[in-house]
Amino acid sequence: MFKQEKARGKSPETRARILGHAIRRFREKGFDSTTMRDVGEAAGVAIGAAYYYFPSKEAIVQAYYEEVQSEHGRRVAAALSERTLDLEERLRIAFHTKFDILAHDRKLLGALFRYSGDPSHPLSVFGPGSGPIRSASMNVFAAAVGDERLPNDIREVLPAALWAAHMGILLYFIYDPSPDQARTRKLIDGVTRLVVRVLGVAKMAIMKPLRGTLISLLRETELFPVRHPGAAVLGEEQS
Amino acid sequence: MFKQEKARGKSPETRARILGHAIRRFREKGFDSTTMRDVGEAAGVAIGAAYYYFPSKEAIVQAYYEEVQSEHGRRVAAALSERTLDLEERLRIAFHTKFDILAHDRKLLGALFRYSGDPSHPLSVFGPGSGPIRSASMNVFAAAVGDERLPNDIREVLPAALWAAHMGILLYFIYDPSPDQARTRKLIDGVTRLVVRVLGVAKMAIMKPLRGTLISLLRETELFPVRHPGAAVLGEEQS
DNA sequence: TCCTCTATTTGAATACATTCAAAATAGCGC
DNA sequence: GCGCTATTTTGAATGTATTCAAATAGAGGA
Repeated sequence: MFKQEKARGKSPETRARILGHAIRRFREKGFDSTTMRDVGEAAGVAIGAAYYYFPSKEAIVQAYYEEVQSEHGRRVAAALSERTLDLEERLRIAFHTKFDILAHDRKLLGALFRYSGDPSHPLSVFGPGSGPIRSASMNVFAAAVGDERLPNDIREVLPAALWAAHMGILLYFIYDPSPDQARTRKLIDGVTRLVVRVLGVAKMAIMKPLRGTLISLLRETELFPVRHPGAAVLGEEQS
Repeated sequence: MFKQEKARGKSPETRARILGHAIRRFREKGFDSTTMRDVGEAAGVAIGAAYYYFPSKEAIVQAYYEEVQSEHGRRVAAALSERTLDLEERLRIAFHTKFDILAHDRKLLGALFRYSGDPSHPLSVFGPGSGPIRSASMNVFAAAVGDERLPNDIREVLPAALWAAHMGILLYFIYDPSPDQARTRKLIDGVTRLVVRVLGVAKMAIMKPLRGTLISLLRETELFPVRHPGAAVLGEEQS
């Protein structure tokens, strides 16, 4: 249906085996110190096989990150459906679950940013190549916002803003030397509290003009989020 | 005086020649398509010489960026001393001059972000290795803020916040496909206008608590800027 | 069973960044 | 000029990601 070249035929088992062993190795020895030869050996295939399934070493980390993202979608959906929570709680869940999943993989994540400065690279975090995963992530945040009563303009940009905030927190997380990344957790709590309070202020009628300035700026610069509300949350891969 | 291992003896001319030819080649052929062999040939030295002066290919771009940064410092200082301007104008100058300097080097800049996800890499934009250049950049923004009447807490964080904003704009710039990056210019104008207006709101006494929350969050997460107000603006390299 | 076509797998070959031991050069005291 | 030391320059060697042409396996069809 969609021309996703990603989901080619290929053998899902072999792919999964390579992915699994590669990630294990990356965790143990670090991304750079693990060679593709290592990966191949660990998975019991030749180097070429790894390249048959993944276009590059970084693409393996990207694939792992896609799994993380789909797990994120599932967990947030589950948590939200469990009981009724206020906005701040929902946002805290959306942020914290992401980092629960990533808790032991800070070292891996660096590879995700390797091409962040290269718009044309398929693995560039901000480039078109990552559009689907970005949309999926924004949709998770949109789910967390739910039908909270908000001015329309705010509602429209909020998921993208939260996605951006979460990227910033991800970067902070990678650099966070505190035990168990406790500071990242504080940052999350602080950011959610601030977001909710700023929203409280921004909602007020007096703020309409300022909001208008912001929104029109976002439009002019095409930073206005191009989302795909219908798109799956990435990961419900059934037949 | 300072244990800057960077400024070793070495021959400044050769270094400059290598740097110059390398950057020219990067501009012409792109960073990735230019090999170190190319660079050596262009500068008329052996490969090894390039490595004698620069620890890696990316380090050459970093060196170029340091020159950009010092030029930025000079231009902003000059513009500010010329005549009295209001805050918004000063900020516009601080941002615009940076991108005036970088106008034709979008392609190069990608290399700067290559290690942004690796805290331990000496070239990581956010890591300790880039501390000096980051401080220099913040000092430029501090100069642009000047002695504008502002609450102390805001004054303290503002340069770092502006630096962060400028990094975001830099990323936008790299991805900006509009002719002459006109959109980046719009973004700059919009951001400065917003910053000034938000500062106007934030200054008000009612906002004190919200500001307090923000500042204490920044402190708890050690995001509170560690600046070096005394440090040079990088680039006044006299004897 | 054999043939054909496609999907997978192989590992040698390639290209490049980076390292390093050795050679050349430049100062400098005499 | 001469020897000595530190600086600079050299390019072959190394290690690794990635490519690719060829080999193999598997799935139908006869």
